[in-house]
Amino acid sequence: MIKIEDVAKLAEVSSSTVSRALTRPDMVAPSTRERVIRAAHQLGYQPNKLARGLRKQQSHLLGLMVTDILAPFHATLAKGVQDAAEKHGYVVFLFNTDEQPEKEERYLKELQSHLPEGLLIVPTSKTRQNLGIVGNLTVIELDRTSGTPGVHSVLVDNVTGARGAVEHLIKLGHRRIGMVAGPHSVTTALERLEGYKQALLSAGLQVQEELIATGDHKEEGGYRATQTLLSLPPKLRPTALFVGNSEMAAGAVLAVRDLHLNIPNQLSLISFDDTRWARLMQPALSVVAQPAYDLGYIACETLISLLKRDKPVPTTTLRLNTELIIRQSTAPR
Amino acid sequence: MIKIEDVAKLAEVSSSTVSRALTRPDMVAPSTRERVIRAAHQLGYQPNKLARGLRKQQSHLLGLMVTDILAPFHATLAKGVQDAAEKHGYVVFLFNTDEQPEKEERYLKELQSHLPEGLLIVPTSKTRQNLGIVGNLTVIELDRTSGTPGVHSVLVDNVTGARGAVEHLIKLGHRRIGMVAGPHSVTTALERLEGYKQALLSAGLQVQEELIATGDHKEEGGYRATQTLLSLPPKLRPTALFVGNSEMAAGAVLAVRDLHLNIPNQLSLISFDDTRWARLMQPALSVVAQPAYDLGYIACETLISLLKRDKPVPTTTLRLNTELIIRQSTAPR
DNA sequence: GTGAAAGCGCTAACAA
DNA sequence: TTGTTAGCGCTTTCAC
Repeated sequence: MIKIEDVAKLAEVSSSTVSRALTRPDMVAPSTRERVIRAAHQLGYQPNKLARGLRKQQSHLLGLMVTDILAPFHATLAKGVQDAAEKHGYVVFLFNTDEQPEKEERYLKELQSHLPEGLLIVPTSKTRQNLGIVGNLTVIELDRTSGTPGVHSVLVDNVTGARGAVEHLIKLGHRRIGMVAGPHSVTTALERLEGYKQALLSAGLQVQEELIATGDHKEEGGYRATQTLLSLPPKLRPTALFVGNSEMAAGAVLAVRDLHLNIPNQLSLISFDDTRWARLMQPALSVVAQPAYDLGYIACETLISLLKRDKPVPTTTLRLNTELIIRQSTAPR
Repeated sequence: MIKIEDVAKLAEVSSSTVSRALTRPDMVAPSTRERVIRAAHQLGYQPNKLARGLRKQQSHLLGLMVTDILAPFHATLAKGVQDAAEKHGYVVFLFNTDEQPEKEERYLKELQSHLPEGLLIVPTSKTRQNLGIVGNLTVIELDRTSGTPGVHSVLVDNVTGARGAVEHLIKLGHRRIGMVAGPHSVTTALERLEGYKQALLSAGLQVQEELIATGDHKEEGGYRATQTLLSLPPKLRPTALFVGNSEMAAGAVLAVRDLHLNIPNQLSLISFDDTRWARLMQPALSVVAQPAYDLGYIACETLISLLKRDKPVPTTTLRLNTELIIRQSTAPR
């Protein structure tokens, strides 16, 4: 690897001049500057970021932890983060916690040892404890919150989104509306449940606990929860289902199929989170779409702007709006 | 951040002893070792990887470049890479080239400046040139090849996989079998096309150029290519379609729908690369499934084992087998 | 078995 | 405007 001294020799200046010419061009005479730049280019010089980071005590590195990189929502979000980071010359370390606090802990330690300047994280159930590892690093939570004080967050307006979905069902004439909810440990699941309840109550409908089944945000859990709800006696069985996320929606679709119910004639189905298959399946699934890319992009921009301030900024929470996309899986009662 | 000297003070030894105790335990007396370890633990010491990397001239860092992190195939592959890397104490920088050689170039420079020990890359069209940037870094190409000499690769047996898919169609009685092929610039596309041709020829069928349409490996391209093939006069129109990847398959499904053709009665459809929606759509799509996770995992293991040798190893190419999954989108003619 | 000292490549005082 | 020097935190000779 070619280093600053090699450039210095070729340009016939000292290494500090090279450093200056390359990083603070206005501190060096135009003629020398050009000579240095030419030399650097000629040698294909790439600054050693390890050395630079060690010296400046900053790495231009951001950490990103998601809970499931295989889910399109997270993959898209990660892309948003990376695009924003790149725009500002940051590089991002991507980790996949798989919802496992132990992995999160391990990865936070790993990340910490690379002197990151900031962290974007989709919290797990133990994030609040784990964040101790990274000291007073600037942290932004994405999608969900861990309740850690002093941590900024960029979220989706889950309550309003869920509420919109359920109001849509109510408008179609449905009265027994079931919900396949996510785990109580996840704030998004709670908020979506809250939106569901709000919609019912403000339409003068009762919240019936037997119409709410809890899954694990995975396909399998969605399948089981849906089966539970749909095996209620015909009179009590929901005529419409609101599913808390897309993974569970996949399970729900399979469960409905196994029960030989027709969507949307015998059952209306709507889910939180859009995916390609929701659009491709027949009938195409109505959904509450989340701005996944924007979420990542904006969160990253926010983080970087936070890093540029010298004073600590009061904790902020940003909520992005969802979009109700009505396709063919929801129909009048 | 707590450093080695702090630990040294607490353990009442020199910083070199701490370093040794932590990284080469057998070089210090058991009693001191324990004292040091206890002190390190007590202070929550995390080694500074920048300093370590600078000193040892190695970073325990691997680069991974994929062309589309949003595609499930790439996301899964990335997960395989990360899992394998983690097992060996490596950390991976993930970049998304979006098939753009300029991004690839930029990211390679960025990566290079962090002193990576190895690179896993899904090549773009200019990878052969771009690899110059990383000098004699150990490189493994994934999924496709760039033809760069001295570069190892872990690939999928595309020819056999494609051949199996088309033979399946032939066995069902199809004679006019179309192919929606990928761009000629991508080796996987070429190989799948080759498999298609082999299957036809060895069944005594002719390869008809008008039954081959080329897309861009994206949904839109798949849609158009499919439309082209299906708008042939009825007598010439294919009765079955083999699609080169899952993105284009999504487009194909939409095109078939827009033409109001019934799958599989009027048209059999099979595609390379499995996805969740292929499984969920109705009729479920028959596919050639790729071992994406294993591909990443094995490639990363291979890379790491390569790094452990001191002598250069002759270039290796590994081909993983695909699996033909027959669902409901293919039926007898 | 342990410590002192040098140095990885870079940047930032401080001098000139 | 430019060069000299010190030092970021770590590992590794080289002594003892």
